[in-house]
Amino acid sequence: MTPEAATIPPHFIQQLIDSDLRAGRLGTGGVVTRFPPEPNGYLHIGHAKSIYLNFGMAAEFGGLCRLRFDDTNPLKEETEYVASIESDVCWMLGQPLSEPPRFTSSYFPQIYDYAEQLILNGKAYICDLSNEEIRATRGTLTEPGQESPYRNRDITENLQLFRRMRAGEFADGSRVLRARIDMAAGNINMRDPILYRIRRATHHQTGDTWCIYPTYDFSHCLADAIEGVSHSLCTLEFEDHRPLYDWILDQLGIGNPRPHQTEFSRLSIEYTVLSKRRLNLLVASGRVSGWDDPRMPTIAGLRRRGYTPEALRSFCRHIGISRADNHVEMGLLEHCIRDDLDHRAARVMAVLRPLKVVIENWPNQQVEWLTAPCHPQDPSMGSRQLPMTSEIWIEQDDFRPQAAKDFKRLILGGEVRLRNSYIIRCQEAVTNPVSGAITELRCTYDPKTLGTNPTDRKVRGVIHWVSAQYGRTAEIRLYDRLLTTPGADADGDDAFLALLNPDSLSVLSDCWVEPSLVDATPEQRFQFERVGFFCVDSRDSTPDHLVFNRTVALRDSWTKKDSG
RNA sequence: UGGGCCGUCGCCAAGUGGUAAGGCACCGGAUUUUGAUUCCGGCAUUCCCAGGUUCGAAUCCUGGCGGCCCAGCCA
Repeated sequence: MTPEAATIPPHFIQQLIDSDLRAGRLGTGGVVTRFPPEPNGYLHIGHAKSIYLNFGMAAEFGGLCRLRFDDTNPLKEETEYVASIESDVCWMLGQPLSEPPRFTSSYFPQIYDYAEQLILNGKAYICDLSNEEIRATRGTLTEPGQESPYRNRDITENLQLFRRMRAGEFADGSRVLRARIDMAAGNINMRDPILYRIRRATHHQTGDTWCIYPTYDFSHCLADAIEGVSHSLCTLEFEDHRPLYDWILDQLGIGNPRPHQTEFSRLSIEYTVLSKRRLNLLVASGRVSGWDDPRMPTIAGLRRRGYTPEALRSFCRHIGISRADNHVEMGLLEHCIRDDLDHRAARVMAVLRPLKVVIENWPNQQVEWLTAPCHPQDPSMGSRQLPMTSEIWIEQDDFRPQAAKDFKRLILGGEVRLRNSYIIRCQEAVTNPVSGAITELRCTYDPKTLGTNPTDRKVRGVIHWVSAQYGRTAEIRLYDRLLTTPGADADGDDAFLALLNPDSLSVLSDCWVEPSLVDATPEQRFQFERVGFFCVDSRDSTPDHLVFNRTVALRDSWTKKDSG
């Protein structure tokens, strides 16, 4: 954990682990946690919360946390996802895994043996009901279910049938192994839940070794037990599964110390969606360019957007761990990345929407190389050279023909400071005679104002600029929220897709950046002064065609004032 | 009128019977060649509501109200 963690009061899980440790309830293995994703999609920031918690608890209490792929459903899983998950976990943690990842599938032999043991104990039976029949006899939220006619098969028959299931003698879906618990239980998970199903699918890890696969409920608690997990941390929707988790371990005689499940609330963030199924829909429908589209709340997307692992960890620290709804505003995530990047991003200048400025009293063709610091508060970051020339680009928004309330940028007849350069005065605005649009500004500069302010007058504004002769063109991509509504509540896929913000991406292809940026490398992050934090796109940027992604805009107290 | 969980500032979140931490957001004001950063200051007489217990309650009890999860051979 970071030093500042000490200043944050411990959350309920830290308190729990601490008391388990003090009471000597953990056995020789100490604190063991696991992060157990299913490799059926990319990790998102909700997973980041879980990664930070699980690995964080192990680190804080001198224990161990493993990455374990919960790969019990070969129909939905792919090796592409196991690769992306491992890479995202390491990136976010900022270090390699302490040991290779594990797979629930590697425990299939033991899990199978446990199933036979359950059958032998009379606690599980083979049910021949169809999928539909099982659903129909499960009961409803308010009515109990009905017992399966196969519930009282004798142990020998159950064992034989189960072995034949494994041997591939029965068709997919024709039989299942069910726990024998209580069809009248208020908790539907306890109404003879399915433990094993027949599924002839090639598994990404075990190939065609198995044609029966254990369900989540049966395998998760056993994998935890096999690995010596002490604290099985998961989100609140699994709370109803805890009685089953404990029941299975009880029936199999797995005594203390043994794993205990503890739930915390899952993360949700306004104006985005944190459901693997829906993120998958966005990718599959082509609404985004991929799992790592910078608009995606995936770890890969945030990374490509320019987020740092440190910012993600800081965010996880800030949102806390509790059992109440963890519905967080975007503003907190943005705060975390600004806070981190402010310290480490080199400052440069870039003009997103250019307006030509001709400095009439600047010696034509002459260039003056000015020195500018890379970070105003951190001299150790060094400096770079800026070419000042007779023609420069400034931001369209930084000029208005007439003075307006509180507007402290350039106006006709007024003066403004060019960042890291001289003060200029606007003499004339050239307009297109047909459209009336301003096409160019004619200005003069004051040669006595480099590095010092005039004493006879006050110039309030400072604007950024790029030399027209030496600047480089660039494509800059601006991102906005993915959804138009704070929540992603929608009944069907179409309703959900209708919530998408049509302006979540805007591409500016006519931008100018200062020449020092030619050497920028993929993922390198900068602050474009007065604009925001940007990074070099890792996929599309080339030395001949620079592409920058806006990670986050700078805080802006002007736009609000101006429009309000 | 099935089971489980949760309700403390706009958002997150401490608090575990002794008189409401902190972060984000927001609002001032100072510094500033980024309308950024930084810095100072403000921001819950009140803890979903109503009763009760107590010298004392966000914390205990009772009863309401509101929200979330569960009827995949998904995880």
